[in-house]
Amino acid sequence: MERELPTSLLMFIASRAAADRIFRTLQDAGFTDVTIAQSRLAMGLDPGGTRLSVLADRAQIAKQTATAIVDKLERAGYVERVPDPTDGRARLVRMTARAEAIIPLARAEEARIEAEWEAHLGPKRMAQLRDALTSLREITDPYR
Amino acid sequence: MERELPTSLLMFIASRAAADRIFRTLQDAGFTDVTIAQSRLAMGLDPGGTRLSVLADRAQIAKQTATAIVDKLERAGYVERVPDPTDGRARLVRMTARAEAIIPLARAEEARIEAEWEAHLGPKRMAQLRDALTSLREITDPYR
DNA sequence: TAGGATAGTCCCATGATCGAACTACTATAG
DNA sequence: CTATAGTAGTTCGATCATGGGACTATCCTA
Repeated sequence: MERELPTSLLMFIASRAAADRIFRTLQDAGFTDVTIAQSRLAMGLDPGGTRLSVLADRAQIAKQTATAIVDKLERAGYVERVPDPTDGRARLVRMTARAEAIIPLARAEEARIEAEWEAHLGPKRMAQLRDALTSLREITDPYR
Repeated sequence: MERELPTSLLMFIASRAAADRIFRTLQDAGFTDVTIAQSRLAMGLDPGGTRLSVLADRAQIAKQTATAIVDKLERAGYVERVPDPTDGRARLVRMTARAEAIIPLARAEEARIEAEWEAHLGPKRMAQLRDALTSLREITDPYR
């Protein structure tokens, strides 16, 4: 018999499985130079570009770490840094075309995963799951 | 307005919040030398001791990584390596008393988190959440 | 306009991660 | 009962991730 696992660990197992699948999808599509931490930071990018400190906040990492990751993404041609016209100290991190080519791939795999989960749980339990998780976000998400 | 986040990301947010809290609890209790990766591996320990390769499988990391983490845990006095009587090649990684002192702390914080989540969601939605997550594990957990 | 706050970077130390190659031991085919 | 194939764990070496501390340039506010 299996012991009862904490709810948070159950979430970790599932979310990790999803992240791994998306990661492997990108690898298989030839984007072999992106890492999970890099994708995680890139997920925080807004269409018009985002400040590094905002990216760091969203990914919950230190500014120095964000700098290092953006460096690598920039060297690999996925993002570029442009001056922020509204603040001379700041720069905006923006996706390049190369990065934008990845988005649909990741979204498609994400959609496949959601579909598989819904097929496994049934539409009702899937809706309950999303509802509970969305509500939990109010007390667990440090950023909104 | 907030865009719809993928289910797996919602799980990531919540599970990360929980992991961070448990981690901080241990830090505050004076166990400042344990890292999250180390705790994650240690969570795979069985009472009687566990082989390194099993720990690696459970934490989903490579054997070499597990070796490195066990090295650090051993140096810090949290685990010890003893020969496996049933197989001359293998060794069992076992918790020391020092590590066992941590367990109740972590479990208590985990229980507090679960209680807060249940208070926020209500008992019914919490049960539905656990039910869905447990079921999902069947298709997302590579180890059972 | 001076002083404090903020954005980003650099240096540096440590941890995490894994491919490849290795040693010691086990298990199995003949 | 040996040869040999497989397994458990380790070591080496490289790269990424991470954050503390300190720094520069710029902004904001009293």
